Amino acid sequence: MDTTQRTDQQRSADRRRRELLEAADRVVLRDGPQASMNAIAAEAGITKPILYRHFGDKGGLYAALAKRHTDALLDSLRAALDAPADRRERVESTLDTYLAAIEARPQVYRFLMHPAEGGQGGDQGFDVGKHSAPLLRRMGEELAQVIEERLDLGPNSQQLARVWGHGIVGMMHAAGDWWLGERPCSRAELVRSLADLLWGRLAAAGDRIGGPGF
Amino acid sequence: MDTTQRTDQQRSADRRRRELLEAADRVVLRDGPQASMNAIAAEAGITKPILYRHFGDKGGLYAALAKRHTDALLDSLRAALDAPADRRERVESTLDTYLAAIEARPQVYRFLMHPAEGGQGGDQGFDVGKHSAPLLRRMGEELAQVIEERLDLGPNSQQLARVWGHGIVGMMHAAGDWWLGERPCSRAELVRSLADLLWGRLAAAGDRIGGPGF
DNA sequence: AAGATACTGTTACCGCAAGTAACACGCAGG
DNA sequence: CCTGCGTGTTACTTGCGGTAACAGTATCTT
Repeated sequence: MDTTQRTDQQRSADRRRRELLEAADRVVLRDGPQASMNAIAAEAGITKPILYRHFGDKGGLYAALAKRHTDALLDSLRAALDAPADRRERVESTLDTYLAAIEARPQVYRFLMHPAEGGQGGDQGFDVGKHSAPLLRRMGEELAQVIEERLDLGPNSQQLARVWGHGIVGMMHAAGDWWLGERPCSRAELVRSLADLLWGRLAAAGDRIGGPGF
Repeated sequence: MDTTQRTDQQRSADRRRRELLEAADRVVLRDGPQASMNAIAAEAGITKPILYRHFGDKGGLYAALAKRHTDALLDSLRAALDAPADRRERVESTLDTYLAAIEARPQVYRFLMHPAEGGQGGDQGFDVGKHSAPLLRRMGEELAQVIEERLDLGPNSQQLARVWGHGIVGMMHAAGDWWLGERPCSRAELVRSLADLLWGRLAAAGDRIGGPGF
């Protein structure tokens, strides 16, 4: 095997791949998640079989596309999570980073999380459902690791950390999704409310007059 | 308009509709979410156009199907939420009810939440992504209402309650989804861990030796 | 230099699922 | 008896994902 020669061709292939991914990105951002392979191929200036040669099938293309955005987001989150500050501040900063990301590029977010949502009746979209989980799972696992590394949770700390990691990520995700749709308050308020929830204000709140309390 | 005559025919139509929904249910449970309209029609012993006459399009059929299960689940959750017990107990009971439901009928759950996941490469499935949100949203709104009715949260209580409602539902959902896939612990342990999280144990936990704490 | 090799690209096709038009039976009421 | 109307059918169109089979072109081998 002639490695030096291979790298040459491989670099060309990689460049092509990146070009295709960028074209796909453009189409997905424009047409929503139901972008067809034909459309992507057209945008890239080539034809379908090439896409399939590079990505195997639609899922492959999607996976590659999702990985780019997912990795970028995870990097931001890691940075916020590792910043030198106290716990509450870190939590708020991480929440804010996530929410800022989905606020800045809602199209990307909707693509990653909610597959065939835009568009008319047609449902021939990307089945992101198959892949939205991986993003949440990865975030959950990362958070779990951070929690377990840094907090003293007594016995069974690993399991507890994982439950919490996935739970907190889910909380962030669901609240963010709802917020992005309705925009009922500012980002800062949302962050504060969620942090308050994690800080036990639910348990600490008093009962309302007249009932046995939630 | 002859109302008495109409009710007669309408009742027949409604019966048919219910039969079709049950057939669809069977197929979806058997074939997973990528069940085709042809397959459902065959199971119901009729042909495609009838399905379309009753439900408009695939999304309509799905919506009807989802509504059944969603309503049933929401009823159970309401019952748990309204039981006469103290707050912690109610929270745990509600969490447990939800988890028990998804544990008992994972097929239904996967259908409602994760569209084209089972099955081979083909992605011609129900695009539940378009409809999984409604379930979560409804749960979030219901919970928000209960929280706001019963807890004294000071000013802005409504907004806070909604954030918490959606956040808690998201936590429950994500943790449940992860748990259902990996089964890392018993249901009771999961319930307890989540309730602990809501009870502020994250904020209360001590730092692990060697680091500045999460 | 000449042929084998490998990569890139094309056209033309298959299979399959959603959704629809057009036609056919069964049963009320004038 | 004929006219509606609701229920059912067959047979079709459209559009997608995915795939053969073939054509140009540069590179490596002998």
